[in-house]
Amino acid sequence: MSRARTSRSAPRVARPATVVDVAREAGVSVASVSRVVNGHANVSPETRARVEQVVERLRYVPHTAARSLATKRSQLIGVLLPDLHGDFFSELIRGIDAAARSHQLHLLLSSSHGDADEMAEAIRAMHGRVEGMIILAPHLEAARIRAFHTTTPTVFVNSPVAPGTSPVLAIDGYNGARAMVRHLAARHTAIVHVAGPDDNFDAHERERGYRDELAARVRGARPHVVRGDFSEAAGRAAARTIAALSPRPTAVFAANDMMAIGCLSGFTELGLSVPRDIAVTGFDDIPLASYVRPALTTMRVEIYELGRAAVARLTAVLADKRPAPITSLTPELVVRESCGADQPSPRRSR
Amino acid sequence: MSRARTSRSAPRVARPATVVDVAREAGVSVASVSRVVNGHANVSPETRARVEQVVERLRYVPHTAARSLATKRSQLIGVLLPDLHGDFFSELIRGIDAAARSHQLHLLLSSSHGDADEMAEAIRAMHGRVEGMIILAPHLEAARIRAFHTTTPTVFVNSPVAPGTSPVLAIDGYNGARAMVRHLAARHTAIVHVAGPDDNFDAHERERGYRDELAARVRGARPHVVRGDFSEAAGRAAARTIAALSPRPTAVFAANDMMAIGCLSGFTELGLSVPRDIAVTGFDDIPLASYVRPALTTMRVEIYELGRAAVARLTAVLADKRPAPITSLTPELVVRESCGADQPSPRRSR
DNA sequence: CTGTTAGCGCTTTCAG
DNA sequence: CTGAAAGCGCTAACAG
Repeated sequence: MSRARTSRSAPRVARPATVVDVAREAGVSVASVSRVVNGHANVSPETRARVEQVVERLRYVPHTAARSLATKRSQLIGVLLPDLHGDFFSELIRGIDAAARSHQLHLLLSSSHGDADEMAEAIRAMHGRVEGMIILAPHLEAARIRAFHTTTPTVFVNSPVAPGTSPVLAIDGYNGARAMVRHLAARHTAIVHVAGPDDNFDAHERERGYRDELAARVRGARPHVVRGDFSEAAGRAAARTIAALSPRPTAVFAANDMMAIGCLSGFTELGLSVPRDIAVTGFDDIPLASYVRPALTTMRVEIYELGRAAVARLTAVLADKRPAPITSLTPELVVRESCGADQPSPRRSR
Repeated sequence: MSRARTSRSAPRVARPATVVDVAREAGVSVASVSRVVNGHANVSPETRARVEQVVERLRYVPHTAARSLATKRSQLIGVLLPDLHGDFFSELIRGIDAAARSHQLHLLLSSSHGDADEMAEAIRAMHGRVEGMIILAPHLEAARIRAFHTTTPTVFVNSPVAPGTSPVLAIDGYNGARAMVRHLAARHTAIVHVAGPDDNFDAHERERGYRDELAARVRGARPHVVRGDFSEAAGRAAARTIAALSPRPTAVFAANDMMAIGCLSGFTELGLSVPRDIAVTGFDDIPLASYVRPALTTMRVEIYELGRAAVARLTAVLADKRPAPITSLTPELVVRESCGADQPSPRRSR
């Protein structure tokens, strides 16, 4: 700060070296430099050595943007998420990152807090910069988005996109929910569902599964749905609502783990014991699910795998091997303590 | 799929429209198109309208890579992390994303599993594509990395970089650890430290704080350090080691929350009660810390804020307002149940 | 207000 | 094996 600059006049902010600089210094053409840098075979050992040495000395690093302009390949994929909060998204990103890395791809990450305009903005920002995109747009209105991804290959994850339009990868929330209700129905008849936001794709699927299975399993059962927003606070609020019901239901199936966890604390605060007084189950199997007490019974979604699969699909699309347009991952029931079943599984191993 | 193509011969795989296409269709020059697209003032209403219409019709989206090549601005910042696993990193990314968004910047995310070569690779991949970088390189060997970031402005977060070299932002692990030891020393004299990996910057700082404060507080105290790797499993292992000690220590200060949580389960499995038999504390205050039972006493690091601050620094650097080269964020003691202190704070609110 | 043109840095035919 | 030159798509002087 107070120390005077040591140098004279030479621009210290050394402009990064370019192919031209290297070519000049090495006394060769830019073509040769390019060949060396990209490891092409047709270069004489001497030329190669000379260039490599200059590259080293000038600390030359290829300018990625220029390269991708010339080659039309950027080694970049765009990832567009509605949110970055919580275990679900970090696991997803982890899976995507792992798969991308193994394909030599880098990630352009963007979150648009559920806002369609921000999404459009992000998609524009990605155009001409990424080779393909992975989009998670669970908002039902997201179909509008189609207008933008005209040219960039895209795979949608858990998004309400018309099948056939783009490849879609989804968690089978419908059948997952049915499986959970089936499990609960073995001991309960009064099962209430804490649903996710009304405009959310996953929320819809899970609620639909709940309703259908309940109708199929419990004769004369009347579905009861408390609306939430996937947050812990919503779960706690739902717990209060449910506890006040009479007759009080004996089981709660929340549309995601965070709400289930909210229910857990809500009921506990109200003096109810889970699972003795009331059973609680969730959906997703986020890491936290096995840490809370009682440990949460839930539907396990292999989120990390979902991320990997998304990248796999995208690379398939990019390679023009048109993959099956739609695929579902089936979640798996994980029985822990919160549902009062006999066979609690061990703490989740990883 | 089975439906025949409607069009004749025109290539349906519509090559994305370019400025040239738009200019031709609108009967104007590319310059005008550029002006309209970038919202410059000096364009006649008619021209503007005509161009906008064609843009719409051709679904023209500017090619970002080309633009950034021409303007030397990419609206992109690179984020290089050692890992993507766990609450710490997702919170950090969230903070970075939020701040970046407010500066109209997008994120190029890369993780290199602590491997210096992967890091170098990632940095190369970012060159010429990002305007600046945020690097988290807690590995002590990471100093080597300096060789690469010559030209791209960078801010380091919690990294062992020689001060003065680049802006560095850090959590004050040293004083945080001292504060924690001070807290424990009020009731304990036999305090053991479960340290992080030997080659890790944060691990070093925290251990150093532990040693210094212990020496200062507890006369004749002998520091006892069990080495871990920041994972839950390491914490559990440490618990076994510690439980076998005689005399058994009465307090454990783990270098991060995950290890502390591992200790919790470890001690519990061994039939020890926390905090009655032994106190356990952590560091970071990850979201999970308030969910485990007993809730974890820890040093709160505002991770999200750390992310925001990193971006703020970077933008300052980019704007050439050279910011103070080094800054620390001081963590704050959060007393919960696991240390057996009198005043448990309420569950963390967010 | 509008068009022409010269690059940005790199890759890639195409000749030699 | 090597070099010259033509772009990739866009922006930004610089004339009109």
